[in-house]
Amino acid sequence: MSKVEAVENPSREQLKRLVDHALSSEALLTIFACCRVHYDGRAKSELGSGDRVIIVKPDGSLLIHQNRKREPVNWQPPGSMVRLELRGRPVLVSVRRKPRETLEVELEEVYLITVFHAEDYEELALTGSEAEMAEMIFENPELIEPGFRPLFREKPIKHGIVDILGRDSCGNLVVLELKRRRAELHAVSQLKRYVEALREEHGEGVRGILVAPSLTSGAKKLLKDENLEFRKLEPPKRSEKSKGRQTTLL
Amino acid sequence: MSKVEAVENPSREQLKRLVDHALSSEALLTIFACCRVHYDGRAKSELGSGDRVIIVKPDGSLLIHQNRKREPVNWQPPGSMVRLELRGRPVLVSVRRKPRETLEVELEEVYLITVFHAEDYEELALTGSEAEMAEMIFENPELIEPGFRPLFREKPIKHGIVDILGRDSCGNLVVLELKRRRAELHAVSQLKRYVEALREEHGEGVRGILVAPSLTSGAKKLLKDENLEFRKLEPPKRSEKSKGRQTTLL
DNA sequence: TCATGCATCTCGGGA
DNA sequence: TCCCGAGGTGCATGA
Repeated sequence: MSKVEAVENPSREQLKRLVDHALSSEALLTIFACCRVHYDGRAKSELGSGDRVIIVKPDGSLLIHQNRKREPVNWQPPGSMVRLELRGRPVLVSVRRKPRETLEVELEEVYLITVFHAEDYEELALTGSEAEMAEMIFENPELIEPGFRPLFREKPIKHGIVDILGRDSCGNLVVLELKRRRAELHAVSQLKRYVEALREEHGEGVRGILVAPSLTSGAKKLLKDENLEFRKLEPPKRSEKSKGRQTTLL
Repeated sequence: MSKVEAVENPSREQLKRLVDHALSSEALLTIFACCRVHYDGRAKSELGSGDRVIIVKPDGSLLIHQNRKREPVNWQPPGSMVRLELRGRPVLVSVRRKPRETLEVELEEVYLITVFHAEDYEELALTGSEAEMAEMIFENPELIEPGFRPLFREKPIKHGIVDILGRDSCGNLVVLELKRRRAELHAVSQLKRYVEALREEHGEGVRGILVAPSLTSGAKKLLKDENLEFRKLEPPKRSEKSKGRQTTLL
């Protein structure tokens, strides 16, 4: 059997048959069509007639792409239930429960429909994440400062979850907030929330350090006003992404 | 001319010709293929061999979709430059400048390639946004409390930008932080940042109110600890989305 | 260009 | 399930 079945300008019957076939066989369905879209759920939207690419994945995800931008103009997340209804026009209906959301795609003209029996057993291996910054700091605490000892990772405290909690050489509690990219105001607010929660519990000997490759102007100002600290650190790009443990090397 | 051109199992020459045709004619290119993907830029990733749908939009956006999830496994944002190189294998290369990012899609087997001359002049009309909550409050300030007077929208202050700044019947400054959905810790931190910045400037007579349909448990606790307030309010879903001004009605 | 904050954010992890 | 925070977040808006 072929990986892809494609039919140009399908009749209503062909359309119905191919959509049902794709949905029942866990295939990836793609429709190139002129359509209108109606969405109601967490928000509500209308999209007038135009040419779009519609993708329905076997996990229930539904994407509607216009010819611009990275983001779909409309969508439905995984777990949604989709079916093709033959009303006056064929309508692709997708329903999500919890929260209740419905998406209706009025198919005004279908140029091409494809059914793709995609086999894919690979997962993305990504490096340069915040999690890897944390690993690096645990392996090499002096990257923060001499005598720094990291103690907890992702530690829940009163108001939130601290990235890294440790102690400095003077015995102060030290909170690290890590950012893999330039840190913004938001990151400073986060750090401040953690520091204040820990001070309430442990007294004044609590320091907060924002660890990131750089700071925005506003973040720098707020950090200074709040007597919080900054340590410049880039996220590492590991050459071979050893998913599990990795020996300290470097 | 037809809206869609599709070729199954294209030869290298057909592939090259169709890709170049799509890129030069501002068409939407879709490739159903078995491929490997290599990305390096803000982070770095590798994706092993598998069947995916690859979309290249005329604005330079590039999407690679696996058969699960709403998100593309790899992508390139609008403005990227793409070309097909015939090395040992055909490779789709996309480069973005600022920040420098490169994406290479090694095409191991192409099952189908389509070129879609999509015409679309419509934009999404969406209702239920935070912006509409703000409009609603300006039209009906007593939704917050009797005597509330909204004065500024999106007002830059020392550390950030306040959603709505106004005064209550006692002459206190009032900061509103709006959320269109259940408010989390993050929202309370934001509000606290604004309130503290304004207190530093204007003294103690500053109140902070979080306006949202609901609160998470943690947000509620922090709000209480910080003596900030909560007003329950749902974002409105306007029945006719009048894009421009709308007469106060209701 | 940078900075700031929303988003039908999505997604994963933990309790 | 909810809560929390990361993300190659994307994206619009304003300075």
